[in-house]
Amino acid sequence: MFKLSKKVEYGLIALRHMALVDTITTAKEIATHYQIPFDLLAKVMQKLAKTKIIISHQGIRGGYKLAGSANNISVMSVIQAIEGHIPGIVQCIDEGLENCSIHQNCTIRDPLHKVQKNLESTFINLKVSEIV
Amino acid sequence: MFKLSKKVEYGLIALRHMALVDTITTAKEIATHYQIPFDLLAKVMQKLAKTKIIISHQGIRGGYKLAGSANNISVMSVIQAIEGHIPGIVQCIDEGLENCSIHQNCTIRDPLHKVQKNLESTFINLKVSEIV
DNA sequence: TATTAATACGACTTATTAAGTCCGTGAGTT
DNA sequence: AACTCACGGACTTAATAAGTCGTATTAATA
Repeated sequence: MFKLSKKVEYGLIALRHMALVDTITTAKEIATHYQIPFDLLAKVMQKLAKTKIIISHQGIRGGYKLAGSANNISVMSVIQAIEGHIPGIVQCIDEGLENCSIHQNCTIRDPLHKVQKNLESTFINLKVSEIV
Repeated sequence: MFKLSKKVEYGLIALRHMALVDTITTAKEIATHYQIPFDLLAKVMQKLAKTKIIISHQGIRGGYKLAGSANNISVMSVIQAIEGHIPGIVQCIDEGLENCSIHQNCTIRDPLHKVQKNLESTFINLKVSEIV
């Protein structure tokens, strides 16, 4: 409950690592260095590549490197890249009101929406470069 | 990922309901009114009663009522009462460093700790009475 | 004092989501 | 051509959340 997924965790670790080494790096390197399951990390990095947060190079001397500076990468963009959408703290914020039986007399959605916004701006303002 | 549990959701709904009606209320009443599974809600309310957020009365005209004013009940205290502990946004914050293989060269824990603190103060400052 | 309607609480089952694995494909370098 | 990397879908396993069930306890009241 209320945890970031391992995928996001791994993604942040990988990005931070790439920011530090500043050369092309392979998923395997990062996986062994931090003892992260390779297959899982590989997919996470593929998603980061798809959204242009990192740039991939195939082939024998291939790997990944950051597309830009680490202080332009927000944690929010990483979450979005990996999870596909911004998670909502309660179901109705996350998925909409469709399968909510009480939206008529729901008393908690509005205030939790504020919490949600607060949370989001925290993640937007937090850059990968700050992850020291 | 990153959602409050249904139990917490139900707890907040129940508390808000009790704040509104201001008389002794049963779990059954709330369950039927909001279409919440009775057994689950009952246990949630028992936990709220154990931590003295609400007061329980057994017996035939029994039920629950708020122990105090709704603006003295923080969402954080509700989470804590129901979940038993304050959830951490990543495993090492939630459970400690025991089963973390990279704590030596972890690059993400400290900044996420700030996010965690921010989050917690949001939940501490948000009172059940504000849940309008 | 028997009945009834409520809470209390542990054990259990089911459903959902997260985490991890496997396997074949495609790409670029040497 | 061979090697080593990324790519990506399908699948399995593990973990957690959600929900259910059974039984005990408590107190009002007829």
